[in-house]
Amino acid sequence: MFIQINPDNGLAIYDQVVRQVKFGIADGVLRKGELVPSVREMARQLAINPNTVARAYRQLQDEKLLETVRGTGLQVTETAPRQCRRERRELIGERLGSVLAEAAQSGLDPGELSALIEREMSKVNRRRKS
Amino acid sequence: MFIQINPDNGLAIYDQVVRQVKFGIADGVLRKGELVPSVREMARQLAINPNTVARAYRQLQDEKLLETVRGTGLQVTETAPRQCRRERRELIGERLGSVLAEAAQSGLDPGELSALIEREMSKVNRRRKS
Amino acid sequence: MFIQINPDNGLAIYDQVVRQVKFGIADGVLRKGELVPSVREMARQLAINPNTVARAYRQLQDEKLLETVRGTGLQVTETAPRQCRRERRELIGERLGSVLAEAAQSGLDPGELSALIEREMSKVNRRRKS
Amino acid sequence: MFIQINPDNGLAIYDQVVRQVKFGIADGVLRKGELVPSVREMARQLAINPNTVARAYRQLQDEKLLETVRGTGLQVTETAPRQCRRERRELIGERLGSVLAEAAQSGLDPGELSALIEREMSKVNRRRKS
DNA sequence: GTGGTCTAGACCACC
DNA sequence: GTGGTCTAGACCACG
Repeated sequence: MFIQINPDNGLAIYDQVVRQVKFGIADGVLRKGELVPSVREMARQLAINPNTVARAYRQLQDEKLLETVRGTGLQVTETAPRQCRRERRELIGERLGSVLAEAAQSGLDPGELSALIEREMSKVNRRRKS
Repeated sequence: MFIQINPDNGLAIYDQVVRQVKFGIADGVLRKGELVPSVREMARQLAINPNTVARAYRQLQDEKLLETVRGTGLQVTETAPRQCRRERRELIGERLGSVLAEAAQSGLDPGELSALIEREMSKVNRRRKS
Repeated sequence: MFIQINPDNGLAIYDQVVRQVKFGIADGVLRKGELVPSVREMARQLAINPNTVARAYRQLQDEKLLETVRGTGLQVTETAPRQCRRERRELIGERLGSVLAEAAQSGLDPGELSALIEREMSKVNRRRKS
Repeated sequence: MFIQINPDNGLAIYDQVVRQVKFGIADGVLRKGELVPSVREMARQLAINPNTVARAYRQLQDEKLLETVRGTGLQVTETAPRQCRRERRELIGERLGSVLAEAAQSGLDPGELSALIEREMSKVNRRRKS
């Protein structure tokens, strides 16, 4: 499964699902025309409530990134990949900007901030390899 | 006023106040023994409800960063500055780590991520100078 | 309901709720993993405002005695019972010490004090049986 | 000075002053016709605000335990000693009852409660001798 | 004036 | 249904 839920990162669970489905599409893990996992299957795998998954899927439909295939499931739309690649930068850029703004406003000096960024980057990379 | 509330950054308002008071102490804007702005004054300046400020201040008291001076106000404790400087790195590091983890997990390639960081940093710096 | 609010005993209502939930856990009325009554239910039964209950529960969470189960309620943590049994003695010992100190300082003679203790003990026991 | 303020015993400061003046009268430290310390003097000695002392004295006047002597100060009334001896038992009895009720309600077993009482009594006595 | 507490009632996210 | 947050407005104790 390409999605990981982190209950402590401040984002609502349904929003994490939305974002990560978008990321999956942007990344090519989910291709246009492909079916996303069913609400029940996704809920089971993430150990969250099916309603929460349903809500995320509903929002993705509203944004024309998923569409129903009668009696079969939800598939990635034709136009989704391009849109998701564009959105990925925006979504991450926004969060990044918000955090960096807080860091700057906190009086943390730029050198210390750079050190922090590097440290957290290497943490992430280490986790990634394993 | 050294505090700015941003209703859209996902953090609860009371939590933003908590964090920014900590940052103010870490940064030396608030020195030990100094009184923080009164609940009512802070609420007026931030245009939020006094109860929300009171809640933030209560939490800061629970963490022994503020203490009441009866009938006078709340003052920064003796030990607060050291603790706040330590915490500042942790608080920002956590949020940073969470965002970078999402970025990595999204499949965004490292070069593009670096570009994003630089872009957002320069945005923040521009805002800072003005 | 295992909780009784007494508006005239000098303790804030939220604090009475905190203490009595701790006592309930110490006493085994609330076991680890069990859900405490919902905020609204508790408020209804004690005829107090839900916010007051919420505040008490929040404090119990801060002390790691309760933890949220999303969308379900608050449950007693694994470690709560041991901690609550320890705290029970402390909480009562403190109040007892404070009253006895006042009694001693008042010049009441020890014999009269003993008589008072016995009288109040028997009052309590009588109330208890009924 | 026969009065000691304890900011942490849950009672308001003015109430502690009221109670302890009553205890002083009950105990004979203050005799009928004698002048109590002036508001300013008392405030200085207890390191509290004169308004707080004034408030306590006002309440004692309302209860006919103190009366003004024009241009001189406040003196203990004729009837105060008898009344204060009676009240002393009530005031202490009430607090004692409230604590014991809480102890009983907490599920603490009677043996453990007795042990606690004894421990706190001996603490008080030790402090008293020194 | 200060903080502390409580009530009433609202909206949100999640199950 | 659940808890979490926020607003509005009140009263009290204290300086």
